[in-house]
Amino acid sequence: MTGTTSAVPSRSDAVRNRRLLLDAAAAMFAEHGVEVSIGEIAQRAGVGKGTVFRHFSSKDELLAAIMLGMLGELLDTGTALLTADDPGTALREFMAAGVELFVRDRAFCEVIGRPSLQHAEVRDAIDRLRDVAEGLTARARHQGVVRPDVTGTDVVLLLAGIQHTAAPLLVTEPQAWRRYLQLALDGITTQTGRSLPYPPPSRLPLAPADTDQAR
Amino acid sequence: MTGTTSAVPSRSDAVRNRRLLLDAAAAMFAEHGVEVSIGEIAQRAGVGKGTVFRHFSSKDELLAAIMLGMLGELLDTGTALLTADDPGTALREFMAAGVELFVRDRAFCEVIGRPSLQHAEVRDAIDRLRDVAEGLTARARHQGVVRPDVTGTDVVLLLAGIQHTAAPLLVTEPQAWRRYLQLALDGITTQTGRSLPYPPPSRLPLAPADTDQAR
DNA sequence: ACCAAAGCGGACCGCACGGTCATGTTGGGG
DNA sequence: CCCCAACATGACCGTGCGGTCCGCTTTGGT
Repeated sequence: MTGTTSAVPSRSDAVRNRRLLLDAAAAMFAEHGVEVSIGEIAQRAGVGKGTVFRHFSSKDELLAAIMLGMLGELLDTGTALLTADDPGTALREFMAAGVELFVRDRAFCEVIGRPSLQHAEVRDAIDRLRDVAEGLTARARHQGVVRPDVTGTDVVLLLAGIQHTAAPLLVTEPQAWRRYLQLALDGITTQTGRSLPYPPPSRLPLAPADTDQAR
Repeated sequence: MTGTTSAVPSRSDAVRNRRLLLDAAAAMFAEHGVEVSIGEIAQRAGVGKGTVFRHFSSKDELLAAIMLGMLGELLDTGTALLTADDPGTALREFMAAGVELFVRDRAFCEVIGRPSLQHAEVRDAIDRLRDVAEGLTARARHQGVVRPDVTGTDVVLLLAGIQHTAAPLLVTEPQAWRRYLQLALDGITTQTGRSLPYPPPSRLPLAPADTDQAR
C-alpha cells in the first residue's frame, strides 16, 4: 500500500541491507529527530555510509520513505475507523493513535510541523489524512457529539498540538499526552452557546515555504 | 528588572553596538529560529563576527539574553493580571499574550520546547512563569470558571501546544491561533461530569536532558 | 567453476558552522 | 592633544555534515 520511493533491489544481500537500513533509520529518527547524521544511521545498521546512498539518493529521500510508512499506517487506522459503530469513540481512537505516533517519533513531529522540508508525496499523504479526519469528524458532528464548526483540518492540527503540549513531560511522564488529548476532546465537544473566534481553516497550505525567505 | 547576562560595557560605541546586536539577534531568532548563524546576525547588525563574541561569550549566551527579555515581559504581564478584576478574563488575556509571544518568535518556541538547550536562568524564569500561571489559574478556579483539576503547569504547557497547533497555518492565516486558544479555553472551562484521564503534572522537569542519550 | 554485474565500504571533497586571535582603530580621561 | 585601554575586525582553525567515488567483494545465472 505504501509505494516505496526507490525501487526495491533484486539481490538478496541488498534487500537485507535495505531492511536493516530502514529499521535503523526509523529507530534513530524516532529517537533523535531529523538531525541524526547519515553516518550514525549507517553505523547502527551495520553498513557503510556509501551503502545508504546506494539505496536512497539523499537523506531527504530516506526520511520521506519512513515518514510515508508511518503516515500510511495512521491512514489505514483512520480508514478502518470510518465504518466503526460509534462515531464519537471512533474519532477519539483516531486522535489517540495519531498523537501516539507523534509522541513516539521525534522526526515525525519535526517533519509534519515544518512543511518546508516536506517531500511532495508526504504532503499528499497528509492531504489524504486530512480527508479521513474530515470524514470521521463529519460523522461525529452528525451524531451531535462534536461542535458544528470543527473541521477535519482542526483535528489533524490538534494532533501535533497535543503532542507538543505534553512534550516537556515526555521523559518523566510518558502518558501525560492522554490528559491533553481529553482536554482537546472536551474542547471540540458540543457546548451550548459557545463559538470559535476565527473561521475554520479551509485546507493545510501546500508548502508555506517555511518562514525563511530566500537568503 | 531583567539582569543582563554579561556586564554592560562602558564605551559609547560598545553600548551602541550591543544594542544593535541584541536587536538584530532578536529579529533573526524570531524569524528563523535558533539555527541562524552568528555570521548572519552580525551582518544584520552591521558589525563583524568577532564583535558578537566580544559581547557574548557564546551563541547560547546571546540566545539566553534575548529569551530572558521576552520571558520577563510575559512575567510582568502575568503579574499585573494577578490583581485584575475578573479572574476568568485575566487568565484568558495571559494565555493570549503567551501564545502571541510563541507565534511571533520561532526561537522562543524551540527553546521552550527543548529544555536540554536551556540556560539555568531561563529555566528559573520559566519556573517563575509557572508560579504566576498557577496564581492566575487558582483565582479562576476559585471563581468557578475553570475545572478543579487544571493547574498552572497545564496552562503553561498549553501555550506552546496552541502555538504548535496553529503553526502550519501561520503564513497563510496569522490569526488562526485565536481559534485554538478558544478551543483550549473551552476545554479547561468548567464542565459537568467530566474528568481528565491523567493526573496533573506536579512540575516541569528541570532538564529532561533531551531525548538524546550520550553518544 | 566461472564471471559479469550488482553491491559494498570508507577515504575523500566541499561546505558551513561556532569560536579564536593578531592586528588595526577609536573613544575619552588626563 | 595625547595616549592607552577598550574595542572592532575578518582571516583563520577545527569539526562535523551530506554526498561522491573507486577499488574490492559478493551474488547468482550459466
